[in-house]
Amino acid sequence: MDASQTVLALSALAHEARLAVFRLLVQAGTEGLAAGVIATRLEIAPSALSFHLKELTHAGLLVQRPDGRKIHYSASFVAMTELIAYLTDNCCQGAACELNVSAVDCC
Amino acid sequence: MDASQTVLALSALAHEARLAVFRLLVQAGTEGLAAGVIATRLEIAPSALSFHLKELTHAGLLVQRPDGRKIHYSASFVAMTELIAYLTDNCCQGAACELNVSAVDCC
DNA sequence: TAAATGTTTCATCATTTGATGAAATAATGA
DNA sequence: TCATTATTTCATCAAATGATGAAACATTTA
Repeated sequence: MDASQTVLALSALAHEARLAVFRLLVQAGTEGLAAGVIATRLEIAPSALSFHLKELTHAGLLVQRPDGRKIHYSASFVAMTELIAYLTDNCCQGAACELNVSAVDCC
Repeated sequence: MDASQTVLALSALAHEARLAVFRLLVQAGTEGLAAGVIATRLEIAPSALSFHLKELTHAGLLVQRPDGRKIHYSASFVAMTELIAYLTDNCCQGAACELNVSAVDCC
């Protein structure tokens, strides 16, 4: 994960609706949810949601999976972990620091 | 940490210069660095840096400490930890998930 | 007190971002 | 095939963001 990729991911998350979508999908786990389900749960207009899903996907935070005429989206736990690792990289130059990034590994 | 506070923090970090400042300060530890030192290290114009430091501070990610005519900035490790916790909250609904947010506790 | 140093504020301007609703696209089922 | 469902694309417009350099402000040193 480099700086510009991280900025892309942070920009994607730095929006109320997109943050809600991401968190919903983090909680939904690897199965993910169809776009329509996300739209209903979060009360977001379809075109707006599509725009936000594209942003998050483009940033590498979500992955798509076709399912009939539905499209399932799920959180990329690898991207989430890498983002956290980039933010906390070499914290305090490793000195007297209990940060344990390697423990952040999900599903 | 609520949604709008998190969006504020993510927005603050979602900029190449500010992300570099934050990471530099995360690595610098609790001592922090004077604004001028940050400007020199990252080659950012003073007025631009001041703007970015204000953004990060307003978002709660940095704390200021006056030191003569200098101002030292340091990363808020509490804010960093809370941000990560918010992003990873209830990951996979806790099922079969090795995520250990409580381990993210620095300095 | 005057000069130097460190940082912030301000005004201007260009660019990016996001909401909206209508229309288009794609896949399924009658 | 035709209608229905699920999602995306598009055009328009308003608002937010960020770069820049000059000026202002505050603190220390001579």
